[in-house]
Amino acid sequence: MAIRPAEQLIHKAAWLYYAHGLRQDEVASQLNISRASVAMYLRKARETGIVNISTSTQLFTDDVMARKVEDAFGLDAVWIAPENAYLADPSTDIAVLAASVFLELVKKGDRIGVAWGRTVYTIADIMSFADLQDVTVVQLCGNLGAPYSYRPDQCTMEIARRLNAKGLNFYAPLVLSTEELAKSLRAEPVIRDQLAGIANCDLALYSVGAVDADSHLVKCGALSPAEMEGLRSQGAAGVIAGQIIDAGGEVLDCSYNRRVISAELASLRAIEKRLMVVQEDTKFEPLLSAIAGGLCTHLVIGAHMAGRLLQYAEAATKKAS
Amino acid sequence: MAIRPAEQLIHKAAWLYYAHGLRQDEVASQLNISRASVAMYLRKARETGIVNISTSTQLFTDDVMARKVEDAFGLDAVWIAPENAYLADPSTDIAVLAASVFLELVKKGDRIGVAWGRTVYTIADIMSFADLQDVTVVQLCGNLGAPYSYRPDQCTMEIARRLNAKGLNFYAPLVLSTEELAKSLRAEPVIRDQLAGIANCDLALYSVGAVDADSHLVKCGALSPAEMEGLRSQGAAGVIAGQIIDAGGEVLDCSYNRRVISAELASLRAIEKRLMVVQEDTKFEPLLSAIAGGLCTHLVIGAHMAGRLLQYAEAATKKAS
DNA sequence: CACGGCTCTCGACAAAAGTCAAACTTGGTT
DNA sequence: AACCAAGTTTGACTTTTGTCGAGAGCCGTG
Repeated sequence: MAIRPAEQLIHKAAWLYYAHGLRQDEVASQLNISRASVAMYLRKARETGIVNISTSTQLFTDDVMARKVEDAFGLDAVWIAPENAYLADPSTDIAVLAASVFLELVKKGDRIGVAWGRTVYTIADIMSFADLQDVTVVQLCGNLGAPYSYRPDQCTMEIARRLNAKGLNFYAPLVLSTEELAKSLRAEPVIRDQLAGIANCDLALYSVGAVDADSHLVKCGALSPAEMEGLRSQGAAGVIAGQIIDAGGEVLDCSYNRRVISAELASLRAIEKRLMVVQEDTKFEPLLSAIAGGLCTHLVIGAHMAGRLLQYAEAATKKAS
Repeated sequence: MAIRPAEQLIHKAAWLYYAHGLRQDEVASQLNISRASVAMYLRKARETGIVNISTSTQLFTDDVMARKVEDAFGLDAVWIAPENAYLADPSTDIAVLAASVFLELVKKGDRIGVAWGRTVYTIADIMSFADLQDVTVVQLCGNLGAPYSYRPDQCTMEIARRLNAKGLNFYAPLVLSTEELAKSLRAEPVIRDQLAGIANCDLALYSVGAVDADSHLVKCGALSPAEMEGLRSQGAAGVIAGQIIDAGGEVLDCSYNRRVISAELASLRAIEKRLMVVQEDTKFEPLLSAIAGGLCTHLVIGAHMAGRLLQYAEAATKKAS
């Protein structure tokens, strides 16, 4: 047979099975191979995104609560994962939902900005494969040598791999020891171009971090617990793409932020669809800050978090009136 | 579209099964129903487009021949169904491919123009269900009381049903007995609006008809075999949305055309993506005319037809040089 | 309130799909 | 040429899924 018999065969088998609706044994006899091979080809077809199986996420936006959150915070779309109604682990449910929503939002030819964190990596990990043409996945912030598998570059590459897209990594550390060095590095053509390209993204995927000792920034050694505490008293409210933001969703004026190589918030806000996913209930204040700062247009959260947001919004309206 | 309790269950089952990857018995115990019910719900979910299973049509555009046809005729994209390599009935293969391509081209919020004919109805009939929001399917030409099931309004409605979209029918006959009456009818607000709306479509789906006694126009009594023959000698080369076109793909100047209520070719050309599907090998000349008239940007054909097109293109280039 | 007609649900069986170790290619290396 | 490693392919077996008729609930009607 020709150059790549495997890929051709996978495609043909998938076509006959999924598009024409033949049974596996019928496909097998058509292609003169055993049914076992057909089964294997079909698995590969699903794994490589030659066939796409997607379920509508309508149910989760049609929710009354989701509508209320949209209205209360002026968001474009909100998806709410019903907590403990379905599965043992609610955070998995949020990630599965987020992955589906993400795939629904991506279009051919898109440029996608991806941040990092446990949430983002979990999403990447459970996301099904797709065969999107001309998609580029860009890393939103510098790297951090984390002892975990959710380093910024890994998040980017894994998502790129799943989408069959091109991954554009950031070859710089997230945080440097002096402001001087950070400034010089940001001026480097390679880095400058990458930073400039972020505003051209069509879609961003990120979560928001909490300002506490459990933060990845602390765990990965970018900040000490004491420093974190200090930033907190200076008004730090959350972490976005490795940067500390205040309660209004603006970059906090501090030495740490000046030493960071990451996407400017203005660039992030220039991205049309900003998909934020929050799994942990403890991230309530960080999420509020991110929303206040206009860093999120599309939101995926759990039912409990949604309840807290609505409660907060109601209280705010009452106070105002 | 209020979600009924049954729909909720279908959605939940589909979500657990397809998104979370649980087995049917696991889903059953989660939802406290029998596995048999789960299986039934899942079938319904597939039938209503709550879950989408689509296979990439890449293979058919990646083909060398498809590329050549694209280049030779200046088309945006060409898909070629390999003939007799796969199944007994090659025309089914073309229709299955066309349906997949069509679903790949449709986007949320699109407005889609649909003509009529056996080809179009076959495509509608085998097309899988989808849950596209805010899609409108508009009928491109007036109606014809055909003794078959592929009347213009049926084609439109069936496709609308499959996509879960709104169907906009044409409440006028395709052809009238006098030019006067056709003119008055075209001026009617209802009709005028519909005709005007055609140019706003994002995607059109049609085939091209042959100018012979087998044509639907003859079979449905719009024209007699003798009239058809007469038109042929006047330069008729094909039929598009009920109108007769000449070899250059322009409307033929004849009484029949002046009595027809259908989309103006200029409106059709204003549609960004014009997907033409041709099953029969005998429609070679009609297809050439349609291409010449710029009525087709995306094309789905069989391998044999592709061969003839290339042969023709080569001959034309040789003659020119 | 009993009766058909209706849809929804379930259990049991049949059909189809998934899996795995072993046999077999294939392409490169000693 | 012989050998090895990586990757396919297969038959036999197990698990999962599809289907169908029976039964259960539900409602409007005579």
